[in-house]
Amino acid sequence: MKGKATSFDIAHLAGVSQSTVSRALRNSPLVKAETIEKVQRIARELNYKVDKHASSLRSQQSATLALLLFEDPTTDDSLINPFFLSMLGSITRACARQGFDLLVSFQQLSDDWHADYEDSHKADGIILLGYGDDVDYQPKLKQLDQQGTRYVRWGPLSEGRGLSVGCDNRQGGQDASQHLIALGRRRIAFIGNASHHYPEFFARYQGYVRALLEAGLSIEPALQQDAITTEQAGFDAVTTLLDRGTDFDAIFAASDLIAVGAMQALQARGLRVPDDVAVVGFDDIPVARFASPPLTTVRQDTKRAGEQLVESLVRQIRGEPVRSVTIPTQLVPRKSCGEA
Amino acid sequence: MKGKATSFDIAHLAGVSQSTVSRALRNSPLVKAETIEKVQRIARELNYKVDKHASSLRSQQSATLALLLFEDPTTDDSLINPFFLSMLGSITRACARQGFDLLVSFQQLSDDWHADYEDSHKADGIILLGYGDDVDYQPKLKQLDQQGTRYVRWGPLSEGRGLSVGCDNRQGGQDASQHLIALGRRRIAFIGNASHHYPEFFARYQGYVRALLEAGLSIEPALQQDAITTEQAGFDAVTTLLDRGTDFDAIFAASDLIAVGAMQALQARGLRVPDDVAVVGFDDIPVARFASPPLTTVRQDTKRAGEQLVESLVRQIRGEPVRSVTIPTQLVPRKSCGEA
DNA sequence: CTGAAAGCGCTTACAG
DNA sequence: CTGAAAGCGCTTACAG
Repeated sequence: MKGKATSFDIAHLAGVSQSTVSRALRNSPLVKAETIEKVQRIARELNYKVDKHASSLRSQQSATLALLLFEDPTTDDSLINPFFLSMLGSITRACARQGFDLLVSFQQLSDDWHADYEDSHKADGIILLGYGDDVDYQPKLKQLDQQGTRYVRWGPLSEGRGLSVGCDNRQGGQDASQHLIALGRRRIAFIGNASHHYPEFFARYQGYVRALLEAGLSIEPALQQDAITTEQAGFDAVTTLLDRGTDFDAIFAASDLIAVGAMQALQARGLRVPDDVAVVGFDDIPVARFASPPLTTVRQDTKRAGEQLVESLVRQIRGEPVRSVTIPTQLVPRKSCGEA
Repeated sequence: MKGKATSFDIAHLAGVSQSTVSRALRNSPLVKAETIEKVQRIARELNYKVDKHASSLRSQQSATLALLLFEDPTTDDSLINPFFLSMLGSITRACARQGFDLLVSFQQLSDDWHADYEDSHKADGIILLGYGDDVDYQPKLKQLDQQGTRYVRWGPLSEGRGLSVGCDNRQGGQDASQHLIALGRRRIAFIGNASHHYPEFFARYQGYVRALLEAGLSIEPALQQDAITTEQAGFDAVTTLLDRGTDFDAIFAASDLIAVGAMQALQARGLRVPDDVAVVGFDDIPVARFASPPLTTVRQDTKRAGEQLVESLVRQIRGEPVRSVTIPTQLVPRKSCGEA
């Protein structure tokens, strides 16, 4: 047998038609059980695999999802938020389980990624995962909607924009802040962008605001300092706060990366965590547990999130009813707030 | 126009044949410049994209690479060594630059991944990236070789086994150990598996041995403690060493994950890093810089490595001459050894 | 339960 | 420089 075997080769060997081979390989109930068995045995012997392109071309579906990861600004060529990376594992596994392949691509938010994958039939649908200015993001989503592209996005609900899967950021932010308050902290800084440009961070900030107000504390603008989600930004933000002479006894960082950078900045200035300043992060990335001190944080369940993203997209592709989903978060107390 | 536009639609609008459209879209020198221009303009207007499956089926190449990531034993469903993840970024970018799509899949080393992607024409070649027992790995590689599958593997040269790209682990291990010796450390523990089951770790160990012997130090078996590449394994290994009463003033950990876990274990026992025990890791994963104290380590250039993996595989696919590549490492001194 | 036939949307010899 | 035609390897009505 030269070259790869085809369904015709199997048909010949099995003494049936190629149509029957095609049906048998997909366990069609139309085919007699013993025919299925014979065909599949021969296929196995020939190490035959259905040609992906031929079957996709004919059936007009590729059994492939595309994952678009983007991050703007990208601090470094290869630095991707570990939070997204940890979702990647869960997404690939969920895809495999559903019988889909996964195409992965990293992009700048600023790139022209909004077409291509579905138009060229490379993928049946797109998973969008990333961090960047929502004001730049929305027009791209709008274009996807207009094109009728099937996609699901990690992030908060966004009115009039397709399907999303996201965490309850507001509740998570409130839990984190209440935790600090319960431990007796009163001057709690929020490190992270708090505007509609970064809706997830903004929701966490809103949770923070709500917790403080409920505890009878006032909201001081001086205690909020912008930072994108990198260690460097966290380091810089805390340094700025300290240079400015702002007084605080706790930090709620909008992400673990920020928190890790923040702890570094505190320790570089000789401040002790948690004795002088307690720190809470958000995400529970793998580093959090091994930071020094181990970081109290708000866990986003990446396993469940990845599975949900894939499931929502696949259901959408199949034409089944779908709706956006919000996943609860969970506070994980560690030593950075003083727990044992 | 209902449904997606095809090359026939463009042909009709441009007043040329479909063959000419196909050529024009790929900038064939056979086609008159103005025809190319007209065809491409119309294609753009229609938001036309070449159907990936049709073109792949006809041309018998998919312009897609498959990345197989595996890790055994997998400690956690979603925990993947950040070192591999950071290569992922570089690999996707290199693929895009070369005009290839990238299919990503996570597998257990124990899974049956050794076929499928190329057989079903999903990918033109495979990039293998992972960590696991080499004794389990080799038979799979052998099978790939026998099938004539085009692949490239991250790791050391392996006689009679296809193409590889890897770091100079022995030299890296030697550099790390010499660094500790130069700082006056004399009782240096090696944490990591040091057998042919884990050739990369073993090469690092050999570098360690060489450095010690060159410095006139003896190799004490009690100073070597097995660990796979997880924080937990590093933590456990150091705990074992301490429980056993082994005396040491430095640790060379076979990976950063091990090193981070090791530092945790030391600090949990009240030992100071670097005062009591200096620590060097391997990889320079993002965490290393933000560990406490920041971790001295041997950097593997993941950007270059990813690019090289893609380039080697693409050249192999194109039938160009290729050979395995070894990339140099670089010592990155940080505070875990006492540097400023 | 099975087969003959059409056709998915391209690329690429072949002919001019 | 361009066109008519074949064919990549499947899936799926259609007919029996």
